[in-house]
Amino acid sequence: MVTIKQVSKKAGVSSATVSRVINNTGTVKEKTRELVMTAMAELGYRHNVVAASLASNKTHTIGYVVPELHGSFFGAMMGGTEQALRQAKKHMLIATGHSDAQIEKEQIDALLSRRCDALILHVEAVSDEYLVNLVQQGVELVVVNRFIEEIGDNCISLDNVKGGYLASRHLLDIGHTQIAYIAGSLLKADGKNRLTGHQQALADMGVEYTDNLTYEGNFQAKSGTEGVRALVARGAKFTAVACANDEMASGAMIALRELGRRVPEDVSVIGFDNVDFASYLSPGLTTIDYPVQKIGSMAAHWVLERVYGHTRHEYQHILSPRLILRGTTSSPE
Amino acid sequence: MVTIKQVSKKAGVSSATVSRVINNTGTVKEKTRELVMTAMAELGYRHNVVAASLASNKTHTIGYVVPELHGSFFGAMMGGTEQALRQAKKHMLIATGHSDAQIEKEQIDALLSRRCDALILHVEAVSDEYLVNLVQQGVELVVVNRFIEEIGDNCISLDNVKGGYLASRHLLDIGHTQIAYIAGSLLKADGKNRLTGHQQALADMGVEYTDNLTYEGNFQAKSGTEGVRALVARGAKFTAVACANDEMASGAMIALRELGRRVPEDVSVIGFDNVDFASYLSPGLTTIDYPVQKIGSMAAHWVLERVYGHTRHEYQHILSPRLILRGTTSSPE
DNA sequence: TGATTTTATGAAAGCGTTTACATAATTGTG
DNA sequence: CACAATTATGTAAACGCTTTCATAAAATCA
Repeated sequence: MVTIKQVSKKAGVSSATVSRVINNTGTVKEKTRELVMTAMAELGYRHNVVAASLASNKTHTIGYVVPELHGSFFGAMMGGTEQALRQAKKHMLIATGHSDAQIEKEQIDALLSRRCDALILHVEAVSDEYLVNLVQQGVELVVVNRFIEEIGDNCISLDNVKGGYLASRHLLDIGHTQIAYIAGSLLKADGKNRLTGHQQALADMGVEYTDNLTYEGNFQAKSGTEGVRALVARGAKFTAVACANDEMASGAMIALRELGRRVPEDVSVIGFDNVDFASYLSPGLTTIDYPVQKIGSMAAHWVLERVYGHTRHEYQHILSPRLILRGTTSSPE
Repeated sequence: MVTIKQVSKKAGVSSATVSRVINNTGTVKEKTRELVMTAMAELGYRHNVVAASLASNKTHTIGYVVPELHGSFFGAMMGGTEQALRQAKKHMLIATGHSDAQIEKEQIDALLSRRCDALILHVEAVSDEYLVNLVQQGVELVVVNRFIEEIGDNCISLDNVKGGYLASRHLLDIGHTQIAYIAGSLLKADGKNRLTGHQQALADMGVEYTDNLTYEGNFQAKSGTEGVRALVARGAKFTAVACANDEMASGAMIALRELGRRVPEDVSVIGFDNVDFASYLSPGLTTIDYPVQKIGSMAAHWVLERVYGHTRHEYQHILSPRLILRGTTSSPE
């Protein structure tokens, strides 16, 4: 590998000057710059970012922890981030936490050892306290899809309560009163908050909430199918079913069809997230939009502004979900 | 930041010894190891991987280039890779090439500048020659989802011709002879090869191929919808439609429904890829499985074996697709 | 033109590790 | 117990940059 030193020799300048032209720092005469450039080209020089990082104490790398890589949710989020970071020539070092506190910590640790300039974390198992602690230790990090009061400034999240509210409110508005709810895991904040929103909507419209109409799933399609079956089996009567995500909604639709109930004529269905396949279902799934790509890009902007001192970027800390009307909801007969 | 030097002082040993315990190299007495360990713990030492990388000329980082991050395809692939790499404590530096030769090259360059130990590339725009060249320069890389003869050893791909064949052969086997084909972009190798497979199947079964029954889409759902509309508009008669991917198949199903044609009673539909939402559609989409996660993990094993000298890992260079039977295909009436 | 400011360059000290190589301590052998 | 073999540790030179500080060259000014 050819080094800056060899280039400097060939160009007849010092290595400091070569460094200056590489980084566009300091001042260097146009003529010298050209000298250096041709020397680099002729020798096939490739900048060694590792050495540069050590010397400058900046890696231009963002550590990214997500629970999983498969599925379309995190890809969309990271895509949003990547787009914003690419222009700034930053890179992403990606790790998965598998919703396991132990693994999440190890990954955060590993990314810190690699001297990432900042971290973007979607972590689910690690405690609030742990994250607060990191921030207090001076670790530059932004927590996405999770809100922690003490470090609210470092969080970018969706108002899940509002989303849950919007979904059920829509069903109520078009006339449903018997609304089944297939919740996500109630151990997760999203799952809990979306259910809370559902309950608030019912309360607002004077409809009594009953556990009998609620089923706790696990965010996977299959649990949507099971949820509908279980609800029917326990004799629950409903004209609509709200689901805590699109996967479960799609699972629910499958079960409803099996039972000979048409969507939306007999039963309305609403999902949550607006993942890309929601529009491929037929009828297209009415759902709540989770602006996940936007969250990803805001996380990037947060980092760009706070860590790299780029000119003020815009970002909000709590985003609003909105209703996406498609074909799976209609007024009850 | 506390350094190895400070630890060594506190533990009363040399920094070489500290390095040894960190890396588990050389020999160090159990007692000394403990001394060092406690010193590290007390000082809150965090290993500086950047410095280590510079000194050892190994970054334990794999550069990964994919066209995009959104959608479920690349997430699944990277997930396969990540799983295999995590155990080996390697990390992934991710970049997107956007199917643009210029960008792809820049990204490859950037990853090389960061001294990635190896690259995993899903690149679409850059020429075969360019990649062959990199390999000849000694760059450790594996090309996924693309086959280049000269560097076949560095490629892991799917037999797309066979996949296209399997799909149409299935339709033929159950009695269809009027089979429309919605191709992916024919500028891309996958698109071309899958169509070739389709044509081979027809030939094998003595059915004549006609351009009139073929529509060139772009792998996006909408082009599936447009494809069906265009075929019908040009008066094509068909009892089945084979699509070059699942998105287009889902789009095709939407168009068919609009036209009042039932799936599969009136028209059978088959997709390609077996992306995760294929099973959420109803009826479930019959398709060709693209073992994308497996490809991701094989790429990881290739790297582990070839670059890090881990004990022999298994991987094949050309994987076989297989038929996934669900509900969108049936014999014509 | 000489003094002064500004611009351009170089020398050299890090940055925090790893890793030959040398040496010291320990263990084993006859 | 002396000597060899083995095991454990230390010394110090890289690794390839960045960056401060000093100095030289060029530009500006009076």
